[in-house]
Amino acid sequence: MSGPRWLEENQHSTWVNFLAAATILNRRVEQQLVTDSGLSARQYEVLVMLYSAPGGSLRMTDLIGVGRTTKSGLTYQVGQLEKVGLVRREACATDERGVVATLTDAGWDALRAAAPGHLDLVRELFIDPLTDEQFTALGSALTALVDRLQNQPDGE
Amino acid sequence: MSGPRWLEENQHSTWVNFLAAATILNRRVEQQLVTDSGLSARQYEVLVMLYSAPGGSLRMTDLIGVGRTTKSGLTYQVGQLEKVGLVRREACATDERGVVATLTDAGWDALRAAAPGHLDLVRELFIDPLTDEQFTALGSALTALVDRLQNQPDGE
DNA sequence: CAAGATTGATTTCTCAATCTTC
DNA sequence: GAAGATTGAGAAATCAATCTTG
Repeated sequence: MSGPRWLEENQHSTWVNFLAAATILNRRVEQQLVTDSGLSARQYEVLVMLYSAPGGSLRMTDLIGVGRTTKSGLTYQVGQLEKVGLVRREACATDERGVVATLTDAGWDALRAAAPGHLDLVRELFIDPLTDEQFTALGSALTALVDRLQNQPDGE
Repeated sequence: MSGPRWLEENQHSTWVNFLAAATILNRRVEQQLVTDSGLSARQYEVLVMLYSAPGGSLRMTDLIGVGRTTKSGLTYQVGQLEKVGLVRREACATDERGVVATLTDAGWDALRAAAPGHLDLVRELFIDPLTDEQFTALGSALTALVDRLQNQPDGE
């Protein structure tokens, strides 16, 4: 009569809370960005990555980053950004196969305009609710998780 | 010359890691479920909620739960589950407006078949990579976040 | 009129397939 | 043949609008 080996109660609630927190935070952040600056969260993330890169330029492959998006997802989003003039796409000089995305002046302006409201919300919903100890511990746990997820992409 | 007030370095990396961990975990879990049992993650969650409810039944409103899905998203997913016979929808006895979803025998079987592989993956990717201390701390941080997100749905 | 639930239009994500260059 | 990037088909999420009953 013993079905599957379910999770222990605290394991289950932690997992459920993780999924819930991630979903709700993603939704709230998305809403705020779209409403206040017309950018989606993914687009904002692309702009930030370009802003942080030397020369405001990055290969598509490098823009994929930490797993927030896939190759085709990125192609789509950069396409959207290019359509509204926030990003420029050019062939890569050293590798004819590659494409380099570059932040335009308008993209720079859009990022600068969007950042304050976005960062306020992140502080309000993600940073301020936690004590310093909680935040630090969360950081360490997330580092361990991301390491695991990146280094053993598949089963074992 | 001072642009927006950016996050501190550790705040930024924690936020980015949170988004990355959530996205990757969601994707990996989704893939495993779809491949091995033909269920999406959202569908699996619905089945678990029904399984945990007395009589295997829940009002649509109650099935929404902790913010993982919205009203119309749920309608869609329960529709899919009903189409393949894992869930049954009936009018609510006490409130003619309401709809009650019930786990069918086939739904029960599908959940029992899908659970072991799913739970193994959750253990592998979310529980085992963390020390007990990390996991406990993560749980406490997530509880604080979810409380915040649920109790102050909007600005203030 | 408010609450419960569904529908429709639009947007975005995912996956497999493709094309080009290394 | 493998890597970099795009495309197209299909699934699924969002929001506003609608319909029905309390």
